[in-house]
Amino acid sequence: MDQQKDISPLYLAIYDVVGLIPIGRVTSYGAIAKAIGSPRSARVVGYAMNYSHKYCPELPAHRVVNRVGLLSGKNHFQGDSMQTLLEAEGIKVLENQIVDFESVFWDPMTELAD
DNA sequence: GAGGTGACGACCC
DNA sequence: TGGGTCGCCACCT
Repeated sequence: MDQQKDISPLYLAIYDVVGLIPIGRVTSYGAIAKAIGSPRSARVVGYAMNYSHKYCPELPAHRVVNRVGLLSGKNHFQGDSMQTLLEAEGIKVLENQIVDFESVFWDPMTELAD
């Protein structure tokens, strides 16, 4: 929104993709990085998620996990845990890891290309 | 202005 | 097949 004017275009692209993640689905940092044209910038995507708490607190960052479906950023969440938010959307989480990850995985490139 | 850090990913041994 | 190491890109101190 208006507060996003100070964010770099790269971050806006990341937030845009994250905002497109449908409820009950998740994606990975690498998938987002690839979707924005920087497949090697997966770490930047993770950093953008941490930054999103300040610019886009409503951003569904909890739907973004690492390549293996592990809640890498769970420790960075405040208040409700990442797992609680995911389970509220019907996503099963066990030991900080998404159950049946490939079934709930959402590929942004597939949606954007389609 | 330079160095270190980080919610990752892929490659090498 | 599994574990360990290096690389990337942007922000913070």
